[in-house]
Amino acid sequence: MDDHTAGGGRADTAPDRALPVPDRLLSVATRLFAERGFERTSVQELVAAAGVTKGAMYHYFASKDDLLYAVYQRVLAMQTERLAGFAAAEGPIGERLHAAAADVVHTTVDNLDDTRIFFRSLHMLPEDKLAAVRKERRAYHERFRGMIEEGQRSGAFRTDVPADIAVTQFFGAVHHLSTWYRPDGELSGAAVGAYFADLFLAGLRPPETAG
Amino acid sequence: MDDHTAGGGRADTAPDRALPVPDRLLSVATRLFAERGFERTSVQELVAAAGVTKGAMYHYFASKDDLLYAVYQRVLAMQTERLAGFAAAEGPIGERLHAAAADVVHTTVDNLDDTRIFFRSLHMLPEDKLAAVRKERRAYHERFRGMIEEGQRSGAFRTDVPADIAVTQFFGAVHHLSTWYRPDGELSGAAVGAYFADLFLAGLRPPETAG
Amino acid sequence: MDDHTAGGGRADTAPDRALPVPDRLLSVATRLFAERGFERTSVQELVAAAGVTKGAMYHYFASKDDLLYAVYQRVLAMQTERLAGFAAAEGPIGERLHAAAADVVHTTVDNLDDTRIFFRSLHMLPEDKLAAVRKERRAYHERFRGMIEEGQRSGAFRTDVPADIAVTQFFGAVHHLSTWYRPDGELSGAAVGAYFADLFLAGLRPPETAG
Amino acid sequence: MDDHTAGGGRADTAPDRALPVPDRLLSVATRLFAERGFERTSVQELVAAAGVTKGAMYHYFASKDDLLYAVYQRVLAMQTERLAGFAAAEGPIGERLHAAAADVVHTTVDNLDDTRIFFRSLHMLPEDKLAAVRKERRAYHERFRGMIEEGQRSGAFRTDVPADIAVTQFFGAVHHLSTWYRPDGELSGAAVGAYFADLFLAGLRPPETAG
DNA sequence: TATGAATGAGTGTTCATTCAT
DNA sequence: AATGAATGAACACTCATTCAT
Repeated sequence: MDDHTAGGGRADTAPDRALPVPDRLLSVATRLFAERGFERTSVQELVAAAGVTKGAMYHYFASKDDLLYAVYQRVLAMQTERLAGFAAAEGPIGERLHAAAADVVHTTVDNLDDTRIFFRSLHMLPEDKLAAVRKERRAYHERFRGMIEEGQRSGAFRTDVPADIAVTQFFGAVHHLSTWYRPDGELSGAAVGAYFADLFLAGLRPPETAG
Repeated sequence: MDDHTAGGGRADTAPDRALPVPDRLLSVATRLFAERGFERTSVQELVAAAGVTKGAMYHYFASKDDLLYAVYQRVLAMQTERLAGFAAAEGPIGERLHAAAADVVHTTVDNLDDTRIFFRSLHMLPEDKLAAVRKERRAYHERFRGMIEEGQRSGAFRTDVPADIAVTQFFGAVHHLSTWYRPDGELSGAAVGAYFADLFLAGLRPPETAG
Repeated sequence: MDDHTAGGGRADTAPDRALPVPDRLLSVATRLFAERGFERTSVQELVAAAGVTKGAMYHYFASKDDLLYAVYQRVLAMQTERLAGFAAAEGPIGERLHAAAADVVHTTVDNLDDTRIFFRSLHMLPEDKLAAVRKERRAYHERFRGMIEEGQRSGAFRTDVPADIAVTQFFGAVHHLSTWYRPDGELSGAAVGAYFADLFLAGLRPPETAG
Repeated sequence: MDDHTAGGGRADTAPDRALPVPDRLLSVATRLFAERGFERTSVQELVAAAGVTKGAMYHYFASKDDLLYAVYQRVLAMQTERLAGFAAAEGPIGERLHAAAADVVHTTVDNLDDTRIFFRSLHMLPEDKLAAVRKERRAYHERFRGMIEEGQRSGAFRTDVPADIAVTQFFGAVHHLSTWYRPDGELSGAAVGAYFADLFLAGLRPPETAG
């Protein structure tokens, strides 16, 4: 009845009818949660936009929360996989960290919806799922921190600032991207990635290089 | 039904009964919105915790949204005022920016509730109020950017990264504080502020100082 | 705050500020009750439109119901007085009834707001006030019926239809005026009055005149 | 809270539990709206009297307004159908109009609740639904007017009063029935119908028949 | 005569979820 | 694998009225 397709714009991306029902739901949920927020999106709107019935949704997902959780898992898996690549690569740590940093910005910008949901709706997850997401997130950050510590041990990075702080600062900036970055603006994701990585790496240079 | 004994979370901080009703509501709202999120806080809980009736709340605030907006205005006013101080101070731009950066971290950490609400619930504001908040926020960022540009003109800061990007990156990290900083942890607000400012300023050093 | 003056049009008839407060309230109430209906008009809107405070209203009227009742009383008094004039006049009963019938249509059309309220909101009155209004209304109808009976006795009107039925039928049509008559239409109140009176009187002619 | 035992008014006519939910709601709504008025009937009372839950009601009707609208549609359909019969019948126009007029009175008296709601609560409908009802109502009146014009053309009825006015006057009286007719009084619906039709038709006789 | 803060019961409506089929 | 009628608790908000001043 109510066809709330309107709203934030975006080319009426009706999900591919050929896609399996769970994927269709996941993709529609990602879009709607990002556009309207998790709590402003009703299950009714969701299933209508996905072209399935409520019953079908509850067949695949235990709850609306569960759908949100599934969205998170998809994002986390993707990010973790990419980072693993940079961590395991060859080359000077400075270059590898720069590449990893630029890449996380780039892929974040390519999946702004996911990020938007991530930081806006994380607190809507039930305690247990929240813990699971946080755990995986922490693992991701630790991998990143490991690279910084590697550079600190090798003398490439400053040691007067804890690696933790640097990681936190950097990801804070990354997460914040979804609140200001506009895909139709003049800055490409790669450009922002380069700038961010430059600033980040420059911040990590040992202070004595300035003397 | 209207249960006037507060109920929930944090050292049962019943707001000072002597405080005027609007202030009481504002302070309770800040706490509850931060604890449970805006959407998860019902008007009923709110007024119960503040020890007033719904009618009283709607006498002073037009809606639940309006209460959220009032919380925002209070934060924005405070932040804007502090920044103005640093911008107008004397001394080398590098030192003034370092001080301003450290201060914004420090005061953010001292008002984590506000920040948490800010970035979690901004999207729940109605369009018009959202625009007003964004406008004021932008003015704040521009003032900060002005300091960076001043340093770029004087040669103190690198010019190969836009001031905009630097501002955005820094505030991204600041906003993110509310998701990880714990007041009862080992890092003081001042310490985090110092680290953040160090990293930030180091990131802004002209690249040639490295050569 | 909310200045609902808009709505049904009508030249923003702000009531004369020089008028005594009770009259101002009465006149504003008549307009708003007719425009939006009794229950859709809040006391807040009412006092705002009248330019007084709630306290002032409750000083003069015991309740919102009471205000409605006062509106009724004003109308009833006016109608009763006019009818008395026609009943007591000289001349053939047919002519006097025709004049009275045309007049009630005319004055109804001149006070459409009152009529609209009368039939739309009568059921919102509390039992006791409702009874009072009905009683006065009945007295009015009986006076009208008296004129018909006078004509029946004198042989001017048919006797095969009860006078009651004729009165009821006629006033039904009169009350209904407020649902279709438009002051800016092509029919004047006097014209409608003449037509209605013609039909009414013709209906009352003794059937044998047709033979 | 959700109290499934009905509560109030009239020989506790609990609606047939076997009836489908929408019909049950419609029938209960008709009764309650007529008894207490639309505004004075809360959705809570309504569903309690119908023995269903609020959720069930909102499953079938979009709003309380929508329920009122559904009541209207049912009445309008019934009336329109009956009138069509008389308009299409054989015989002198005077007799057919008399029969139609008597019948509309009779069926109105048989469905007083519907009529009461019709004229008391029409103004509570939202603009768009109001327009739909008015449109159908107008069509009904025009059909009736068509019969009068037919008689005017054939010389059976007077032509010095517009057919429109006659229709309006007659239906005004019909609508008014719900405010005074009592089913337990001494007048049967058929009797009132006959009287009304007599008066109405007599009023339409050409004036020269009086000479 | 008038104010306006405060009351508190009540309103229509929403919505995630269940379950017989 | 999927339907859709039904649930029931919760929600934001309204409003006539009171009362200390």
